[in-house]
Amino acid sequence: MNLKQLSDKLGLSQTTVSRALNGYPEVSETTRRRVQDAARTFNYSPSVRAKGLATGRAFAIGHVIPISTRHEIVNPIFGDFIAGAGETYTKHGYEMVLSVVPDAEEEKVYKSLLTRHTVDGVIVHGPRMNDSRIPLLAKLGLPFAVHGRASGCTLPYTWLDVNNRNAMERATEYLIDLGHRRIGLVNGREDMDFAHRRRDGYMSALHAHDIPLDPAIMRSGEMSESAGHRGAEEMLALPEPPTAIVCASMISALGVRRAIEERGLKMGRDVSVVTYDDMLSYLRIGEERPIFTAVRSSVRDAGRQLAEMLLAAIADPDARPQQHLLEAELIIGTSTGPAPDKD
Amino acid sequence: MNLKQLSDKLGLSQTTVSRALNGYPEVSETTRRRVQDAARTFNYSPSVRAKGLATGRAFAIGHVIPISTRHEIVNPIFGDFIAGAGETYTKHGYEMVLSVVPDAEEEKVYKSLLTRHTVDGVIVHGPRMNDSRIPLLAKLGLPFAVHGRASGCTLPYTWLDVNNRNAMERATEYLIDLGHRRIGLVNGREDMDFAHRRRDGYMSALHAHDIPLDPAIMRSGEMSESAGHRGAEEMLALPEPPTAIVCASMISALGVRRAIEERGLKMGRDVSVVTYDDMLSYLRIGEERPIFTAVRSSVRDAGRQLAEMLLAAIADPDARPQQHLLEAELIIGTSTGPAPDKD
DNA sequence: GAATCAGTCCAAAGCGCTTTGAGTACAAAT
DNA sequence: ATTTGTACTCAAAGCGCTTTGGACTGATTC
Repeated sequence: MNLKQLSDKLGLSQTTVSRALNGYPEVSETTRRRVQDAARTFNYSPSVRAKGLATGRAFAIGHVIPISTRHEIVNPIFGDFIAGAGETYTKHGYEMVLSVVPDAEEEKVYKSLLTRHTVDGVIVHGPRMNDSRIPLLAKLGLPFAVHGRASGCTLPYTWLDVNNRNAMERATEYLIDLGHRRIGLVNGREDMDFAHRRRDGYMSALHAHDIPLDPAIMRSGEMSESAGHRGAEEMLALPEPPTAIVCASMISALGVRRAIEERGLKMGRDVSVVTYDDMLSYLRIGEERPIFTAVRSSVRDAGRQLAEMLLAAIADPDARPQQHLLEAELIIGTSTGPAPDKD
Repeated sequence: MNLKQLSDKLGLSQTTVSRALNGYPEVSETTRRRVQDAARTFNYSPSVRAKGLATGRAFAIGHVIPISTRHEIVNPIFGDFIAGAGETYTKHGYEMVLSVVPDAEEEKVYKSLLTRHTVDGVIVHGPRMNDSRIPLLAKLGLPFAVHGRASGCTLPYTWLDVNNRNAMERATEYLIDLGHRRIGLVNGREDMDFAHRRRDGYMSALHAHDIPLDPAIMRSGEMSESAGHRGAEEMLALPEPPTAIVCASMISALGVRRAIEERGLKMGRDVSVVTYDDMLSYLRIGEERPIFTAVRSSVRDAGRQLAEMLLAAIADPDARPQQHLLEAELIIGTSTGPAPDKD
């Protein structure tokens, strides 16, 4: 059933039917009602392709998911982010188009999405320091919104980020207040902007309390369970191991915990752990009384909001780009305790 | 730059340019070369919308991601599956369209994807027992491929599944061979087909060795860390706790492990654990020497293959639907050991 | 009675591509 | 010299929608 058939059936022109369905005022309420009813009973809905061709819009948003070529890791937060963004798109009648791309080819994909008119805008995931995608997209004129920020980008753009620096500063400070002086860091890849900011927060807290930095207990890398494990394991094997560890993700924290326990130590007593927590649906650990002390912020909410911001930017291209900085919440769990006495 | 502009620039007709680019034989090699070069230098690529309208195809595959309305959980395997499928799509010039949908509305979404011509086919995720989506899609005539199977569906359809029954049977048998007789099960939601099959495998192994079933040590539910923890915790609190636990997912296994250790027990010595493992990229636990004894099969590979199967089905609608049954591999880790002596 | 004006509705152009059905040029075969 | 064949190329229709620029009512105003 297409528009022509429907309008024939109704004895109206295609114009009128189209207008009735799209809420234009030139159609009487009675006609509109009649058209809408008919559309429902004949199960008519316009072809997105044809609509897109006629309007020049795609009614779709692209998500380019980078896969780090070296580690082949899909960011685990991705599922939850998508779930949030998807809600927004559905609400506004948009589709979500996904491209999974080795990070080297990302720019090519953006260009192709634009020239092929597949999407009306894109969400940029995992911004890096001085991310080249941002000036590129701005130059291309493809509307975009960034999940995170890219330090070093001067031009204004739409983004939503958690205050990573602040979050990690508070996390670290909490440990310092508990008496810890030797605090390790298990961070994400530090070419990623968020990881850089998290490290900044960690360093700034140490600095404020005159605790010297020690590169021996600062790790960065892929946020996988095994990377977290390896990082913690190496630190704990040092002659002067940390009494506490700050961790950039829940997944790594699981590895950190494993390393602690493999040494026969107890998390929260011998070694304290604070982690950043994206509140992934399948990882809510210890729902009732949280295990991990964590700074948390829902990545799903972020998805919902950022999608909304992008749609707004598309609807009004001349508006000033919106920016949102979310504050993470510090939740006390059982993974932290006072620093053990020196022996 | 569109086709008309490009052909004007070349002094050729649109037909010729189109044919040259699409590999039709009616164009001389020299012309084709010339056209291709021009397309590259002018950065031309055809509008997917217009192409779709003209050909009646969308060059896109839909993935409908169900979100269980009660638990709001996004399946964690999802990211890796998508990564695999995405590779295939990119290779074949297809787009991936995602709809995140509360499971009650799934059927509506399939219909809408069809009538709006958004996709050429869909991947069905998370099939349930007697899943109504399969007959629905068959009736609608929308090509589809199922990740998993739906027991009770008689009509032939394209699917790719792991031999869940066999995998869990072997997992359970391995524990029995180690001398365990009291073996618990932490399963997924048993309205899900895969979970049903996994339980079957577990039961069949017990049955073959004349071990009675005990519902007190059989749990099912969402495959989250906390659900796994709760399940194991309750079992271990029983007067006659299990000496081993079979677990339907790595994420639950993490919870199971936590429950074991919270009781001051040691996994692999006091309580053995075998888990099903989807080989998620961020969860490869203990890369070197695996921690968990597991039956494993890569969900990413599954994505790659199933996408390939669906594209084949779309290319040749009359072909007999393909089916693939993958066998999982049993990997011995340190989470299992001989049954402890009775005291 | 002519002019104005909402209130409705329509025909047709156009979005950018594919594809049908022909047409042209030139070499080879009759 | 005419036919046949081969290698190219093209004009135009059509995919299903939106949207422009009228056109037709009947009521209101001058």
